Amino acid sequence: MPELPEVETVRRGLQPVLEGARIVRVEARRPDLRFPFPVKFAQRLTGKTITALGRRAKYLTMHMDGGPVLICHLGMSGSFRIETADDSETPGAFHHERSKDAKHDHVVFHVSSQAGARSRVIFNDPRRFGFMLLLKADEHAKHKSLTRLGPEPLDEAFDARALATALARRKTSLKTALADQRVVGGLGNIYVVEALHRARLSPKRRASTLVTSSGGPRPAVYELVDAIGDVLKEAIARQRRTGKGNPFRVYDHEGEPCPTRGCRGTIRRIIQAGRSTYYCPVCQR
DNA sequence: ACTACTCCCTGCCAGC
DNA sequence: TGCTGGCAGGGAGTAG
Repeated sequence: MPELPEVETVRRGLQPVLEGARIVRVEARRPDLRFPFPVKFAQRLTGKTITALGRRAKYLTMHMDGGPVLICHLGMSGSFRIETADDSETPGAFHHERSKDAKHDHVVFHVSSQAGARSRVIFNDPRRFGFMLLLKADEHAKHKSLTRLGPEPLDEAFDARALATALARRKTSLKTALADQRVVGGLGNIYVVEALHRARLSPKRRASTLVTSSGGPRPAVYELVDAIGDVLKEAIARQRRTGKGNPFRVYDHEGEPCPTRGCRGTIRRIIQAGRSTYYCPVCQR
């Protein structure tokens, strides 16, 4: 369930191998993931040099010389792994991680660094909720998958005023609103749940109740902005330190004591918009 | 415009 | 032990 922190971790992991590298060959091993691969997908990428690896919300963006941009979404179960030629053992051979689900290796990027080192960057996705788009430079900024996204939660532009504007007049729950990528880009079920707990806000609360009648942020919006930033930054830092996922405070902790200091509540699980929400009915208001 | 619901797909796990 | 059914969730599509 890659959300913003996981996608950012993937980006940082791929960056040293991909930035500045040339794509020697691309294998798409099936006709589609969630959607059919773009027409002439492999052909259009072959020979290109990757100038930058970016991220927007939960999307990875791979920028090529000459303008094309490969947009990649990891869906629910997508991941990349890197296999590097290790000449100290068998010349030209590749080190293989033990991967019993090689049947879900759907795309292989064969790349060559500026120094000539060869690597394979392999996209694996058992559930195939992931997808790739290959856009021309002029299409990239206009494509609906990116233009509909709300602000980056770690950007300065994401402040109480911006969030209040996005939440104003929304009749849906706070939980559902925050998971909507048009409100803020990159939060998913887990980090919404964690941020709401940290901000002590009820996931069931109507989103518009955080906004004054004139459209300005109530104090809770400031706390929510801080909580979202803290949760995401801590997750990214922890993944960098430990290489692992995060121990969540409330997600998947139904029936356990609320971790808020001094709170004697118990974490409950409810379903909102078809997805599990975990929260403390005592301290989240 | 807004909201709510379904579907896609596979791996995993509880229950029988 | 093996089978079944339910659940997990991001985003697109659709109905109201």
